[in-house]
Amino acid sequence: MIKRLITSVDVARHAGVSQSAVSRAFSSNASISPATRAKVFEAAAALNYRPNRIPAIMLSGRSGMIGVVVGGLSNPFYALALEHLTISLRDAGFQIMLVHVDDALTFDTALDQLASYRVDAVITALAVGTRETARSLTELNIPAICFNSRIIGPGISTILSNNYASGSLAAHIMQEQGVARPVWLAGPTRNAASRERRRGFLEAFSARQGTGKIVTELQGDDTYESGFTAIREYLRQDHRPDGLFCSNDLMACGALDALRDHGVFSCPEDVMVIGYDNIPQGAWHAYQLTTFSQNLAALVEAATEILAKIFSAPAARISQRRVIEADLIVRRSTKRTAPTS
Amino acid sequence: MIKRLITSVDVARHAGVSQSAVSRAFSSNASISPATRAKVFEAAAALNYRPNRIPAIMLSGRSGMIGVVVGGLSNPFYALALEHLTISLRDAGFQIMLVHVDDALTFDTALDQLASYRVDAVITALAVGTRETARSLTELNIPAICFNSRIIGPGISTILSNNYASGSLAAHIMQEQGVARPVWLAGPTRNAASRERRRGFLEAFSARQGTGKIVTELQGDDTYESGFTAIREYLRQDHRPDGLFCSNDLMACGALDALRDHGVFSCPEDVMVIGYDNIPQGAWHAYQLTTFSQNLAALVEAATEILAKIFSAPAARISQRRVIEADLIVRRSTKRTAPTS
DNA sequence: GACGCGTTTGCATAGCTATGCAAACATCTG
DNA sequence: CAGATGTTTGCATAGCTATGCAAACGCGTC
Repeated sequence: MIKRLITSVDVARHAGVSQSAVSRAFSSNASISPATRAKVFEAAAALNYRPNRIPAIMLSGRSGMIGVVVGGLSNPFYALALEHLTISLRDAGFQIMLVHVDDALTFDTALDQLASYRVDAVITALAVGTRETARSLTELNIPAICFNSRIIGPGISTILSNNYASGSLAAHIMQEQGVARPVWLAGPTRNAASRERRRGFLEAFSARQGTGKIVTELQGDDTYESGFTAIREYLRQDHRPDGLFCSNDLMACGALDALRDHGVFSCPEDVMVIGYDNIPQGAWHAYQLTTFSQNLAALVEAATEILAKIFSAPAARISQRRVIEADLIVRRSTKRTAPTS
Repeated sequence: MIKRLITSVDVARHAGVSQSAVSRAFSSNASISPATRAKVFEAAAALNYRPNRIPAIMLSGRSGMIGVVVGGLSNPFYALALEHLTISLRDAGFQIMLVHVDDALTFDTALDQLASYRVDAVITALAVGTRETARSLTELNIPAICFNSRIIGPGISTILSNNYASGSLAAHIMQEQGVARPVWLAGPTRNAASRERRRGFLEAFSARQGTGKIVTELQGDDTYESGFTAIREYLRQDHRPDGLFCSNDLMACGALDALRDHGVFSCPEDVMVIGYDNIPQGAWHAYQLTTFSQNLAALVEAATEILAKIFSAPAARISQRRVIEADLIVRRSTKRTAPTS
């Protein structure tokens, strides 16, 4: 704490070389003789010296840190996304400054904090993205990459999963299996990805069946509990859905449990269920949920590619847009054993 | 990027004041007149200036960053722990530098990286803690706090859940309900917390029943899959356990699914299951798992308290040790409806 | 207006490393 | 051995803000 940390000057003195030599010893492609480097390393080990990146930040203007803004790690999908991102950024040589945004901390404040530490870029993995968010990000003047959020602006790149197409595909699968009473279980309305999935699902149904409104829409908030109660209440009202598309897997798991608890229906015989995200829990034997896999490896790879482009470009405000196809993972929840006519 | 960022000097010039005035305007308890501050803020807004914390780090020796080392965010417990920690540290005014440790990145390398950014402290939330880990942390010379890891050393503090007591309690509950063929499903042997839970469980059983070995021990690795296969194989060998204590909830969920799939047994009528961690999935209707809740709020509060102590002490190497009691959460998986004699 | 006191402002500097440049050194060639 | 070429080393400095100190200022009192 108070006791001053060992500096390169201390090491230099101890090794009988100049401070520059110490600096060069720790930089990989610097002009320094093996002998000197050895002497420096020895002295460094003796003094327990650790290189200090802070001054280098000031000189180079690069901090090597990427600000990552997250919300809701209680959703396993986001937790896994963060894990992938952390590993990938680390392998690319970046450090991660993590900020959690919730009611107590506005997005703006989070960005201010990240900016004051001079992060080289900001990556947001938030379900919601408002117009305000976009404005803040643009003003920030730091390159930004947004996952699953339709934020557009100079210096802002976006990586999306193909939500609309997935919604359509879910509808087609249900139509093939003769689903007549489809239900859409929505996430929060602020969630742009959820809105797109809905649009794909609904439009595919009305295209086939005419303009009449066929799909019942229920409202959830992306949590397990909301999925459970939404479906429980719906069943209590003696509704008999035969196809359920949920905006995410957590709600789909809740829905499956509500179906099981209700007892009258069973999945997949009477009702098929499709989710979104491919969280590990969906693969658990109690659920065996058919779902769309957001290819995390691909999403994260796209992010690192954009980062590379950002840092190779001189001063341009890169603004890429990548769409990653989601893969359908078929499991038991859509394996109709006997068709209900 | 290349274009230089706005500095306090730029703002000073634009506002017609000195650079010191700009600095003081952004520091809350500094001697500056409201009028000057207003002028500075106006100029700062016009130029889109953001204060720069990097030089302050050099001057004060405090970075305001806490290094957080995690592994396995695929376990919801660790994901939630990280979320709590992130919020708590942020509220305490710290930034978080997140590092993920796995096979590709050794703990030592992670610590080196954190040290080079001069984090004020390191918090590890890893299941495993070896002697090597302890040595690295001690040599690091940065205050450290370890969750659920029996690492001891100067400057290293530990926050543990009372694993031994919980193991005992699990055994007592089973004994009260007349469990005769208890099974322990272990986590990885490197997991110290798992070893303690086992010890409590086994010792409580042998204390009551004499010295004979009553508890069957199965080996898992803290994942859902390992719990599932361990129990499936055990049942396939025609074993008939009536009490199962799992080292964590993920394995317990897997075990419950294996029981359900097998079909002969049912929980809780024939076999009771107890887990550890209280992950949200354990509360899902498909599982309704009785478990020990590691009070995350309390764990994290303890961490911030220790941090406060560390930073208030002048140069002492604080070495605290806190044990947080785990609360038993009783759910259906232990609600024996008809006693099996 | 002179004086005193509290407030505000600017000056100058510290904090630590990376790097351009020039000097010193090593190595090789004819 | 002179000279040329390549390598290694040290010097000096830049990078940006917070803060101690002294100067300047504002205000009230006699």
